[in-house]
Amino acid sequence: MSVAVCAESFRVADYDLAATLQSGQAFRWTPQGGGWEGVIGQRWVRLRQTASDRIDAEAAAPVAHWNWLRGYLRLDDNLAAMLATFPPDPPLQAACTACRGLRLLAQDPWECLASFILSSTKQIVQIRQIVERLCVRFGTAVESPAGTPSWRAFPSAERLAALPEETLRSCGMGFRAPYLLAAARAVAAGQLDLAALPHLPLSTALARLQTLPGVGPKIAHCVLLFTGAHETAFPVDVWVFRALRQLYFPRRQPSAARLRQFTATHFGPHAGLAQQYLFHHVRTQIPRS
DNA sequence: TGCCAGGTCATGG
DNA sequence: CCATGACATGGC
Repeated sequence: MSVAVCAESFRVADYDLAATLQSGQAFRWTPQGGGWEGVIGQRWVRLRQTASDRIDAEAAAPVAHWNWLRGYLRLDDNLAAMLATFPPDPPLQAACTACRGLRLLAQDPWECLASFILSSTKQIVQIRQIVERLCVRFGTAVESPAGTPSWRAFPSAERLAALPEETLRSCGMGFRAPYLLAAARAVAAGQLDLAALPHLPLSTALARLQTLPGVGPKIAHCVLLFTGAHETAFPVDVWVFRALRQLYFPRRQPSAARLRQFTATHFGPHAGLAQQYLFHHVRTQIPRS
């Protein structure tokens, strides 16, 4: 499917596109000719940071407006103002300095939920592989310009809900197959309203997500943070846990409860962004992985 | 070859 | 509450 392209250029400040797209919050962006290709919703997109203050975008025509991209990339966030709310502690400030321009995205809730259900005890490379297989096999084709690989949308909840568990399992997701299927069915049936999550209190939104099998606190926080639903969502995975322990509790291991209380209070109104800086910092500083 | 991966769940102190 | 093991699969 070949189609004409519409282009636009956005002025940005403090935006590191590469770091943002590779920071483990989204799993489909692919480096391509000095830029990044991917799909947002039902649309093929190519992004390229051409200067520290500029991001160029191309998308399959027609493009009536670019609000969907502004929204996804959160281009209207005032990063400096958000960083200014952070506590002035040395570890966090070091992470902010090292990862200048790292941003949060506002992704589609279903794709984000499904992807993070697949993420448990998987390396990011493998999560990407499973997601890719799902898209190739069950996603609808999206139009892209000649010369680009064929791209597909992330499969809808309805589509996945109709599949047998074994078919999902054959994408290499192992024991996560029944979890993904249950989530797809809950969303497709309207039993879980993802669109409502931003309007609920954080604790309620977390509880809703955690009614799904295979969705615990970590994945629930990820979904609420990476869809732009809750700024104080604070996923604690193995990396963030190690970072928090080393940086803030060097003496003695904090209890789970103590740690939860700390992450819920110490980092302020943009705690989730702080989490992303800590995560990306430890993952890029420390050799390998 | 074996260890381990952006976890969660069930079980037993 | 806290600790432990199982759960599939594959990169390194």
